[in-house]
This record gives sequence, structure tokens and C-alpha cells, in this order.
Amino acid sequence: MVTGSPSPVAMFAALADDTRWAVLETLAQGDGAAGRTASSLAEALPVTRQAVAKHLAVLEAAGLVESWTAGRERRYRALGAELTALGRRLERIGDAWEARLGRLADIAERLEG
Amino acid sequence: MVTGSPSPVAMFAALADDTRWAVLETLAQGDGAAGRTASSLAEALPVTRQAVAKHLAVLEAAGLVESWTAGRERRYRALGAELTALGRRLERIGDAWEARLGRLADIAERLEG
DNA sequence: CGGACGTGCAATGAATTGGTTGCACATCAA
DNA sequence: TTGATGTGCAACCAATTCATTGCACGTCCG
Repeated sequence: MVTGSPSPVAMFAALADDTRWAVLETLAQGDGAAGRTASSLAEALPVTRQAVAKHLAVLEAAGLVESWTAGRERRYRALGAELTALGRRLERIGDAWEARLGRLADIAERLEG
Repeated sequence: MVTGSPSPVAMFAALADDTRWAVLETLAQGDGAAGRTASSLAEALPVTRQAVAKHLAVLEAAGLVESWTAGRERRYRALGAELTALGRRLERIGDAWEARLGRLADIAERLEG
């Protein structure tokens, strides 16, 4: 069953932890296409394999990571496109807030005048 | 004392809560320049004034909200520009991950060919 | 087959979080 | 001055989170 795209809030929660960022960045550094296992990641990080596995589960639930089975091991890769999409979303919201504040209007006026 | 710009992780933590988003959006809806008080926000939300005050403190520590004193009350306003900057940061990281994966190279090649 | 390796699940524990109530202090207005 | 209003701080509680250890199950290889 394909779970609908996760809520932004769930994504932010997934990104609100230093260890999780370390997992993500370690994951993104390697050869993405091949993927990496939780055990392999744990060797490069200061936490246990089980902790990494939990973080990967959170990240996958948030839609920021993808996983597949390869024999007796499970491989993961980072989904940069999802991060990019989330970033764009934030940008638009922030711009809307500033626009409402009337600042953009002032700037436009200044540019015209 | 001006605290250095808060860490992105702290910002994500601040954005990882539904009530906090409700606070932020209610704050951004009104006349931003005038600001709104915690009490005023609490009237429009299903939590107590103290809960709203705590959320505002978290948001301010994360650099997403600004506050100032006006007589006997404290007024807050949302800082959309900070949100926009955070969004851009996310975009760039996501793009870098995808680039490392070699997909952008493939796409470029396809566009050239 | 049988051992080694990789994974997943459950239980546990310390720390953090989101929310509440209660109270004390400051400020504006009648 | 006195009362009403708005804040801020502290104590407390339930729920969640991050990380650990221990164990059972599946899969590859000699």
C-alpha cells in the first residue's frame, strides 16, 4: 500500500535531529544508486546499528529516504528531490508572509519610482 | 546580546509541531506590522495563553518570530524572510544530493543530445 | 548441514516536549 | 488608589523520543 505523501510537519520532525542529519548526509555522500545498509552507516556513525535503523525508518516514513531489499540486506538511499520540494514550499510560505506585511509592495513601489 | 543565527535543526524542531504552525499562520494572517499578543492568539486557538507563550518562545529562539514590548503587553510578528532563507538552504542541499547521484548529469546529457 | 552475518522486534530507561493550573508582578484606566 | 488586564515564572503531568541491550529469524557460503 502506497501511503500518501507525508505531511510537511512529519518531514520537519524527521529533520529536527542532529543524528538523523548525520545519517542523511552519510547516506548522500556515497554512491547513491547502490545504496547503503544500516550496518554500514552505523560503522561510520557514533551510534548503534539499531539506532540507525530507527532513524532510517523515520526518514522513510517522512518520504526522505527510499529502501529496497537486496538478498539478506536492506539498502537505503536519500531522496534529494523531496528535500528540494519541501524547500520550495517553505520559500513560498515565507514569501507570502512578507508580501502580506506589505514590504514587497513597498519594494516594488521603490523600484518603479 | 545578539544570539548568533539559530541552527537549521532548531528551526526544523520549531516547525515540527502542528500547534506551532497554527500559531505562526494566525500570526502571519493579521496586520504583521502591528504584531499580535499571546493572549490575542490564544483566543483564536484551542490552547491556553501560556501554551501559546511557550510556542512563541520556541519560535523566537529559532529566529522565526520577533517580539517587542508595547506598554504592558508583548507583541509578536512572523519573520517570513527567515523561513524563505531556510527553504532555499533545503533546496540547495536536495539538489546537491541529486547531483551526486548523477541524475542531473544524465538529464543534461539528454538535453544536449 | 551449520556457522557467520545482517536484519527486525521487544523491553527498558533517561531526557525532552506539549500542555495544564496557580500565583506574583507590572501597567493602564476610572 | 483600586480594580481589571496582560505577562512571566514555576510546578506538575502525560506522552513521546532517542538510544541502549537482548534475542529470534532469515540468508549466504564453506
